[in-house]
Amino acid sequence: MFALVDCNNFYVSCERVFNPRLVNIPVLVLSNNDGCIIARSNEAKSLGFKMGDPVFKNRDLIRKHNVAVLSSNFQLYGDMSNRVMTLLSGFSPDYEIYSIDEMFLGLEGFEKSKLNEYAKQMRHYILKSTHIPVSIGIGPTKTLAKAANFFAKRYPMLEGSYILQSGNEAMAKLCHMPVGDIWGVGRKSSEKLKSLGIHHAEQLAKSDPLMMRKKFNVVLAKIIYELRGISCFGIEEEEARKSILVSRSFGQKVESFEVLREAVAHFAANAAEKLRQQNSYAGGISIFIRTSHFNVNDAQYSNSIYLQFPKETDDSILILKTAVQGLKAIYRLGYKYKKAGVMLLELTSNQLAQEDFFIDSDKIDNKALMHVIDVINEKYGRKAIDFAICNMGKIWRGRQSIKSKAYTTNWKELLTVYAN
DNA sequence: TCTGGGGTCCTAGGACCC
DNA sequence: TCTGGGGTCCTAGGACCC
Repeated sequence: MFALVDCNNFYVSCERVFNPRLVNIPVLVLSNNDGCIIARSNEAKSLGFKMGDPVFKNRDLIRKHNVAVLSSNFQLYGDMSNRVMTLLSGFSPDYEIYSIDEMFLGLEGFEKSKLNEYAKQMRHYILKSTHIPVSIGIGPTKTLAKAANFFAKRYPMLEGSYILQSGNEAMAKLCHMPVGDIWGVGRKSSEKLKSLGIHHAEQLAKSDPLMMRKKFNVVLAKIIYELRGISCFGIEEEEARKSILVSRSFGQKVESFEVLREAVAHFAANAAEKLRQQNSYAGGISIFIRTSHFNVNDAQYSNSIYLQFPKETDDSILILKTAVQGLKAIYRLGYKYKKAGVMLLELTSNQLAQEDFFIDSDKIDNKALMHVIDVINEKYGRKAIDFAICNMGKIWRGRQSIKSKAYTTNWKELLTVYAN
């Protein structure tokens, strides 16, 4: 059996922990540039706010219902996520952090008759320890655990947890689940499935996996088996990322090369930092820039370039220089750029790096320097020391007009409580 | 005026090998 | 008129996840 533990409206719940005024009222959390809605409280959901919808299209609705609106605060969410995950990992040796707000637990060896009680205890414990409410779905496969979670979230009478056994009992429930809500069935497949007369999960579970594999792909065939209670996806070990992307939309349109260079250098430096954190080297880097495709009246331009490093590296200086070199190659004067990004690719473990016979790697890498930079930033806070080229004003930065504090990760921003 | 960011996996098709 | 058989690797693009 598997359990899927999922934090309810996670970003909103994090904000509520430190600001009780947000409880019981509609709350929205916005994307990076205060651009889109990326989290909604239940109250906001029932008012009709849609995930991913631009804020400016919802201004009237926000004003009308006096909705609380917040910029995203990923420092806070990341730290709260760590707390929840640490506690959850104490429940089973077999666990997988699936996303910032979800964890799969392997329940082998747990007494089946007590799973329900067990789920209730887990919910209570997480709520008490972190003030984050979670929902728990349990099933014989990951897909069924996800489906059980779908029901646990939707029906208040289930009190936040639900177990989906396989066989007839599960089938009876799955006919209430739209095919598009199944884990792994997205918009495209669900449209295609509907055109074939398959509208809910039970119908998909009863369809022929071999035929569906031909019509769609292996993944959908596996999903069918999983819905039938035959496990195809196991608990996965945490592995190093295979690529690292840092990208942002700008707060305003950028035309000058120098400003763009600063942004790209900044992204490259962040990516390099992440790279060293996971003990990897990168073989190459891709840089991209683009104008806003929403502004149909502006001239459109989008381009990217991939550059290989002379050898696998985790050196910020080399990575930064290469990023700027790439930018030079794709930059065109006369466009209003809205977004840029840097992607590190062909990542390998720094323990298994392949040296180049013809290159003296010490002349390329600044290992000692990188180490010192990382240590200083660890000790005195992120960006305590940084590259000059990344800090020339940062006018490309996006808006974060209504951001809560870093309550849990910055001594200067601890929660203040006033007593009457 | 204003439209997120960060990932993984699969497939088809092309290029290439003998 | 007729034009082999069997394979690998790489890439771009699509679909999906949160």
